[in-house]
Amino acid sequence: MAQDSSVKAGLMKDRLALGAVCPTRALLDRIGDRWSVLVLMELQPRIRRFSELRRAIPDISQRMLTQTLRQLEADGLISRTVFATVPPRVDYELTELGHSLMVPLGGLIVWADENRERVRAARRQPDTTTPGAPSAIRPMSAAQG
Amino acid sequence: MAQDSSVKAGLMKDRLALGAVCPTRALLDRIGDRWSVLVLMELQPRIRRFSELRRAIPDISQRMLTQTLRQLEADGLISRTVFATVPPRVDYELTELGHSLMVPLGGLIVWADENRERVRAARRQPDTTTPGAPSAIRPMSAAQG
DNA sequence: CAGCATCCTTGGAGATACTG
DNA sequence: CAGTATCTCCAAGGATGCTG
Repeated sequence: MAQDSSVKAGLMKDRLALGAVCPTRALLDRIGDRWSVLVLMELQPRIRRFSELRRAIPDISQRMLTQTLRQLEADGLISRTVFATVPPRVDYELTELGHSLMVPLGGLIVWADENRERVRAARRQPDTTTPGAPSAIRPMSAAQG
Repeated sequence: MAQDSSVKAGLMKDRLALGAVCPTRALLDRIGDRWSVLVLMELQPRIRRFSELRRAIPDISQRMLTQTLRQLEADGLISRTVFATVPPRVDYELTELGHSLMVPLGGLIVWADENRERVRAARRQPDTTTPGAPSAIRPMSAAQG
């Protein structure tokens, strides 16, 4: 990406909203964070309320769940419905946009599942191209500075 | 340091290798980190050497590039070829597994690009379901506690 | 029940210096 | 050129207590 040159470029954490300058980077920021995808997956089959999500994803803290939901809502991926009843109740559900995201996301999830064993296998192999291994060594004609 | 006597299971940071217990979580951890996908995208069209990658991704620090490459290599997504020439040279390229990942990943990137505007639009709307907004309010018959 | 405000810890990541 | 080692810093995120 090419945003630089102004403020202490590298220092600024560029957490971008989806749809910012680099949509890919922004999207990966979102789905890459610890919880967004898990929440989306919980909401894919059906609508859920806050406490249901907490129980469905026990590891998430209340703070993170709220934060994740707010972010997903701001990005238009989920909708939030408040019922002003005596015990408050809030429902969350995927928007049309959210559902559309689940399609390519599902592809990725399928890949992860299908190739799990291949990756495991890769990790077991010590290495094929050790630095110093003579297999790939070829002389260069000159340094190209 | 780390004199904890107990394990504190839930607190342990579960940065997993691809192919661990939850393949989806692990994959998202990988593609979610700041640089992996950018590196993969650089390597998709063609083989690249270390310094080429640095120039292609100016924002990345040398440390992070090395770390990212090592991780991707460990996961079997890229291969590393060392030439023991006088000015050292190392080539990186996608493995078959890496290329296969680019397929679903590409789907996600396409989605991000296609829906950029829709997400921007979502962010501009103040809110549709403000807490307190009477639109969605419905009485509940009873608390279901 | 759903959510906010605050404090505190952890480790991810940049900057810098050195090596083969 | 292609790394490794070390220091430091910041913000992501957990824990806790309070509110409507």
